[in-house]
Amino acid sequence: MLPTAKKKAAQVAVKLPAELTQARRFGKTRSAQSGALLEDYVELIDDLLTTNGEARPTDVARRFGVSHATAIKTIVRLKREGLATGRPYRGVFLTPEGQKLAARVRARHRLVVDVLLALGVPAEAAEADAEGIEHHVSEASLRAFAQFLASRGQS
Amino acid sequence: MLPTAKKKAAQVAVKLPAELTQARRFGKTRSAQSGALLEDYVELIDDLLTTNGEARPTDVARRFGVSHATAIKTIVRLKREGLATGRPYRGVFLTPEGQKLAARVRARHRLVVDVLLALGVPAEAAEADAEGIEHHVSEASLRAFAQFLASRGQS
DNA sequence: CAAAAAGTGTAGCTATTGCTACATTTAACA
DNA sequence: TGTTAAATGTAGCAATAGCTACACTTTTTG
Repeated sequence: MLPTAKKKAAQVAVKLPAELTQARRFGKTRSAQSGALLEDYVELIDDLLTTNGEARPTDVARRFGVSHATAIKTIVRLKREGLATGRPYRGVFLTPEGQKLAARVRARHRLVVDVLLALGVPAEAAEADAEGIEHHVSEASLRAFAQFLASRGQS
Repeated sequence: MLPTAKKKAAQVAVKLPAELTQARRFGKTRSAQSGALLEDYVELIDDLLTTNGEARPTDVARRFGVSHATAIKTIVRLKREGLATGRPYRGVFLTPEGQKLAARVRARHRLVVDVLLALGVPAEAAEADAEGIEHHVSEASLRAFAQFLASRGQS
């Protein structure tokens, strides 16, 4: 144990609730990381399919700035989780579940960007920051964002 | 190559700028992940030092909901990066650099929470979401947030 | 003051997400 | 059409961040 603070500090009163709350938040934030990557991939694949009619691992890799091997590995995981399909050398497609996720992610992304813009964040920074922020916004916050934009739009 | 879309889709015009921009954003978001953990640790250690007069690995572990071994491993990394100090079995302390980082992180956290509250996000969700959001907010956004709060406070 | 409890540290495992290097398949074109 | 170039896929390596299990200090306490 630590001698410097002696036995006193060890007690620290009964702040268990605060600890548990923070621990829960922390764990949630950390575990959300893995899902964030899948969301980004699904969103981009959906975009590529809509824009180009096809989604190739190489395109995904280039857009994300990673090696093609990394992109393929993640796409394999997407397929394993039932979000994507496709046969070898034949491009990637989204399952219905993947398409639903893509739509949800896209709507959320737009909402976050719009809120940042409404707050006065420059367009370039708003887009960049939204990329990281969007994966950490709860449903409660999304509802508040939508309401804020609605009320502001009517003013 | 993909036969389905034939040679046409392979050209996809010259949208290099967009690709590069997204790639840069993506890479930045991903590499910021490692720093996020260090920021969280520094912030908590600073809090423990201020509140209890000491910061023990076990306390850090309990607050974050991880094993003590995990906490210690990260603290070792903190020391390796010059943010923390301390001798074995003698608790953790922050270097001047670590203290500066803690102050910056704390101010940013407060700003994000305040903005979320101003947007109408419930207090509980604001705190939880800020935990994940704060690591992805650029300086430009922080400035906009501060200005937004100032203008709103004067109304 | 000795035993028990608590805290600290180390070793070794897993999973994720990057990478490079190499092999294979498909498409483009001379 | 057959060669070359591009895309795709696979294997193996590294770092991060988590875990359990075990070993070792330090503090508490009987």
